[in-house]
Amino acid sequence: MQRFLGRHAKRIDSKGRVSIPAPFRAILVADAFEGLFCVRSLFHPAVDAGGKALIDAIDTAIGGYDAFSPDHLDLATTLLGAGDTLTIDGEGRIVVPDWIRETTGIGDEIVFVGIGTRFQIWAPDVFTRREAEARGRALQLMGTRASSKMEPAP
Amino acid sequence: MQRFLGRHAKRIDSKGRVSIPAPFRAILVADAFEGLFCVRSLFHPAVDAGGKALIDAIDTAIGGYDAFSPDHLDLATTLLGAGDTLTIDGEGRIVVPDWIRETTGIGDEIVFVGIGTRFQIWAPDVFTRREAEARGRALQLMGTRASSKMEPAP
DNA sequence: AATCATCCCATGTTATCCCAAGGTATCCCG
DNA sequence: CGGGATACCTTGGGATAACATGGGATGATT
Repeated sequence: MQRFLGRHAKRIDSKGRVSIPAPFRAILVADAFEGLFCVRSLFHPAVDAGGKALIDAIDTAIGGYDAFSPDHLDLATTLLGAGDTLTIDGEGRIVVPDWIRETTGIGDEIVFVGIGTRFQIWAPDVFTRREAEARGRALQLMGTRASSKMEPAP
Repeated sequence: MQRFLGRHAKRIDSKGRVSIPAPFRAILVADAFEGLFCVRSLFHPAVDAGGKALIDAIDTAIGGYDAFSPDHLDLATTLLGAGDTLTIDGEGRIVVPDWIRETTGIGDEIVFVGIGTRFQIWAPDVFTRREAEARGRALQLMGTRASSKMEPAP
């Protein structure tokens, strides 16, 4: 299975459009999924986006509960109620809706970050801070004692 | 399969009419279901609405009980008997009946929230509070806690 | 007869589609 | 290894269609 990888910064035009990075787009069409599924990220001021794989993950999370149970409602409200399917135009662009601008703080610049089965959408400055935090936590999780003073050569 | 998702705020006109969001309408017609089935939501001051998929979900929820048992009667009375099928006019609008206004507190503004097989109808301010609650509970259900205090830039 | 609900038409706004062109990376060939 | 041509990616603007919304006319109901 193909994975979303890397980071891509783009500009949003005057009509609110931005092109999805070509590598990401290639994965979406391979999934045979029209459009781009987006949902507010659970832990950060960002948006999770993807295709069929992302929807399947949400279905799995929700499917374990009875349709009229409180737990089902909480999950569906958070994962589906805060979601959206954006249409992709002939040039591979989406229009960034207002709710994405509000939850992420995106103005006219945007960053796409691949995280494997899906990718995230961030405001550039917010992501810069997030990246530093993620790196610090990743180091802890990997159990590395930052062994040494290895620095790039000056 | 298509699902109801996303959040759509609309205004109710002086005659009590409001247009069903176009994405939701498209799903209803794909269902080959005329009209909009509505029923008071079980746990919240909201209304559950949908087409054939909603009725099927209710059937499934009820189906686990013997057809003549008291439990079955209670559920059927609450989920089917209390329901109302609203007619949709040529422009895709419904007329919001009084019982919906009374149970939800809706005045002249309304929010449609997609939750998969059905969608909910809320008064905007009530839903704002509900959404925060649902998100908190969803985070617990997903077994994690929000680590970061990062907020979008102003 | 009056009220309410449904249907029909009209309009402003928004979003979607379509066409066109500049820039950039890639590939091929010398 | 270097230069050039090609194809893809990205960006821009204008035309078109869909949507949401408002008001008026018709017919049923009480």
